[in-house]
Amino acid sequence: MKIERKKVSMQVFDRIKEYIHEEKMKPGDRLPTEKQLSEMFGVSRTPVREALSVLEASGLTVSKQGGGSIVQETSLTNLIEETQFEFVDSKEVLNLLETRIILETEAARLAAERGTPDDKSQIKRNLEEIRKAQDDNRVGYKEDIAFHNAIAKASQNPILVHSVENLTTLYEKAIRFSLKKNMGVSEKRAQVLSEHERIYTAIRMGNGDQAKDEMDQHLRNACKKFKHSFDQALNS
Amino acid sequence: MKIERKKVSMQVFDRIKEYIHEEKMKPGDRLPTEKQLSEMFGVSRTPVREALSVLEASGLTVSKQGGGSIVQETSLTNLIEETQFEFVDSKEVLNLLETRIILETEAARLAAERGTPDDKSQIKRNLEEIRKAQDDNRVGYKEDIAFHNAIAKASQNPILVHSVENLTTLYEKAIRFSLKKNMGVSEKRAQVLSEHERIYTAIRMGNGDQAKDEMDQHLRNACKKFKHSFDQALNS
DNA sequence: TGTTGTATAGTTATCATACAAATCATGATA
DNA sequence: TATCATGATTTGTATGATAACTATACAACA
Repeated sequence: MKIERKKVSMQVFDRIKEYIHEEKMKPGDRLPTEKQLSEMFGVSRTPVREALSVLEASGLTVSKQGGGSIVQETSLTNLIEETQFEFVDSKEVLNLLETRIILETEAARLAAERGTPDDKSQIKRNLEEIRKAQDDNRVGYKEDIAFHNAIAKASQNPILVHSVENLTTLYEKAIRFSLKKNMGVSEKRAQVLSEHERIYTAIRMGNGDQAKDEMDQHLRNACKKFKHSFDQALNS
Repeated sequence: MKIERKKVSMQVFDRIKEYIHEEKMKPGDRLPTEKQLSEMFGVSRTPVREALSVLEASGLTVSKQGGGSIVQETSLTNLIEETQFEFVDSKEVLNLLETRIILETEAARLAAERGTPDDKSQIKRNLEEIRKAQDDNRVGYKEDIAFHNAIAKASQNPILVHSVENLTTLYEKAIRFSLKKNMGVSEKRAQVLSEHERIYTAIRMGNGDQAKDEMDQHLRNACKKFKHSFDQALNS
C-alpha cells in the first residue's frame, strides 16, 4: 500500500473547489482573499497562490491584481487549456474517434428508437445552430459538439450521455488545436452539414438502423479528414 | 490599444513549453531546476513555481520533491474524467449495463482481431482467477472486472480501455451494494463461468463476430439476472 | 559479488516577510 | 451629482530560510 503524499498546494486546490461548491458561488462572486484562504487552511500564501494559479489556468476563476479572485463562467469545455495538446500524437485522436464511433452509432440508433418529440426538436435546433455558424463563417465546434450530445441525450440513457459527453468534449479540445495549424478544411463543411442533416432525418423518422449508419459514415469521414489534415501539417 | 499585461508566471509557463519544444525533450527528460529556470528568465522562483504548478496540472510535467521536474507522457487517456455517480437505483444499473454492452461487445471484437498473444494469455490468466475464486466459493467481483478489463486492453485502444474501466468499476460498486441484499445468484455462477469461457475461446480463435456475440449474450444475461434479483428484493 | 547502511549534495515544498502595483472604497470638493 | 484625491486592500513578485525528499557515491557487511 502506497503512502499517500499529496502536495499541500493541490490539497488547497481541492478545498477551494469544494468551497466554491458548498457556498454555491455563482460566476462573478468573489473568493476570500489569499490571506483569508491561507488562514482558513492553516498554510502560507505560497501554496494558496499555486492552487489559485491552477484554478485560473483551468478557467474556474480569474485573479486580478488588487481586485481579488472571482469565479468565472465555467463552460466545461475550457476546463484545462488546449495547450497540452501540442504533445498528443495523432494516433490518440484516432483512438478517440474509434471509441466515439462505437458509442455514438448506437446512441444514434437509440435516439431514433426512443427519442421523445422534445428530444428530436432539440436536435433540430442544434442543427440550425450549426447552419447559422456556417453562415457566419465560423467553424462552430461548440455547435457540432452540442448536436452530438443532444443525440446522446435522446437515447434516454444518462450513463451513455455522460460517456459520450466525455469523449466529445475531449475531442473538441484536441481538434481545436490541430485545426489551428491548418485551416484548409473549410471546403468540406458543406459535406459535414449534409451528413448532419441525414443523421437528423433518420432519427426524426425513427429509423434506428439508418441513423446508426449515417452516424457511422459521418464519424468515419471525420477520421479521414483528420488523417488528411494531420499529414498535411506534418509536411508543411 | 490596450497594453497586454500578462502575469510573469504565465509568460514563464509559455516559455517553459517553448523550451521543451525547442530542446525536443522526450518524456522522462529532466527540466532545468527551478533556480536555473528563474535565472534563465530573469525572474524569481515564485512565478517559476506557479508556472510549474500549472504545467503539472495540465499533465505536461511532474515535479517530485527533491527529484526535479520531468516531462511526462501526455496522452488523451489521462484527460478523460472519471465518471462520478453515486447511485444504486436499479434503472441506472440497467442503463449502465446497456452502455457496457455497447462498448464491450465491440471491445471483444477488436480483442479477437487485434489482440496480441500476450494479451490473450493475460485474458486466460484472468479466466483462471475467476475459476479459482469460484472454487474458493467466493463471488469474485474483482476477478470478473479484471477479466472484462483485460479484454478491453486487448483492443489496443487506450481510450476504449479507459472508458470500459470507468464503467466496470462503476458497475462493481453498484452491484456490490445491491447484492448485499440478496445473495440468491450463486446457482447461476456455473453458467457465468461457461459464458466467460466462450468469450475467451472466440477471442483466442480470432473470431471477432463470435466474440462480440458471446459478450453480448453474457451481458444481456447479466441484465436479466439483475432484473430478476431486483424484483425478488422488492417482493421480500 | 551483492546487499545494506550512511553520508552528502542537490532539489523541491513550504514558510515568513517585504515591497510593488493595481484596484477599491471613502470622502472631500467643485 | 459628479469627479477626483487618497488611503486601505489585495494581488504580483522578490528574497531568504528551513524542512523534506531524491539520487548518488561510498563504506561496511554478509
